Amino acid sequence: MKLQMHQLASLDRLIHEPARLMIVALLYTVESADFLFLQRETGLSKGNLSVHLAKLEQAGYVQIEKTYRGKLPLTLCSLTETGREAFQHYRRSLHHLVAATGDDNERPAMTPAPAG
Amino acid sequence: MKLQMHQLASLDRLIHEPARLMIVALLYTVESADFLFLQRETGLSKGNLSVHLAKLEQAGYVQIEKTYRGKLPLTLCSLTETGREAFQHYRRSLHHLVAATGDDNERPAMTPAPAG
DNA sequence: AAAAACAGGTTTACGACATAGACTGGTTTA
DNA sequence: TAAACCAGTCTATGTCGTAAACCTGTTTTT
Repeated sequence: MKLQMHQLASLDRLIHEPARLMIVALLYTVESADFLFLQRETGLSKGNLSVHLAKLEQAGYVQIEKTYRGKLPLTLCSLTETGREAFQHYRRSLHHLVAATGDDNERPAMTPAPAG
Repeated sequence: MKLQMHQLASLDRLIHEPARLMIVALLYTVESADFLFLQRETGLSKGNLSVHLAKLEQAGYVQIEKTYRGKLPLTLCSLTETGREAFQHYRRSLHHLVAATGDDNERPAMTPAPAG
């Protein structure tokens, strides 16, 4: 399998950012999670998490539902279908990269000559 | 295989950046490449490529050798052993992520209760 | 019952960094 | 000798991640 540069160049930056990658990957496996769960799990500060969630919501990747647990506010987050698809797409690109760099049995000794 | 947050949180940002990911992945498969080859292959602007290479060199991930092809300057780049190891480590993390999000057969219906 | 402490988030100020366009220094072409 | 060109480097700009400060309500303390 050959390494595809354009695939790497066009990696979804929204998902690629580690903080958001954690969030999205988590939501991908969990279906729904509240703010504090995400915070504990990811280790992000509240402010940081809040900003990233807002960004993901604005992109239509996550749905945020604000309700109450008793009298305290509760923020429930879940991946939208758009978000799931975006992550799957992103995941495939990573998979491709991992596969393409798998075995180092075909490393040419030298740079191919520059095109004329 | 379970999703490890800390592994994502500690992804090597130097390699994680798509522009540099292209460069490093390329050098990983190619052993040595000159500036123009990298530029053509990655599609980066000269300025951009130059800065990223400098950053990778400073980190000890790539070795940069400046020579001449005839009378024109020639810059040869290759991954150092440190760079190879860093990439391999990074790659393993991606591999893990891809594996951990592989099949959606175990998605709990709801958020685990927050810890007391 | 007023003050203090806390829970759950949001806003904002700061610093870091990716990007591309201007610049350098030599080279061939007109 | 001027203009176009190659091979890169430098630098100004804007974007963006981060955490500290802030906000709105609630419980606890005195």
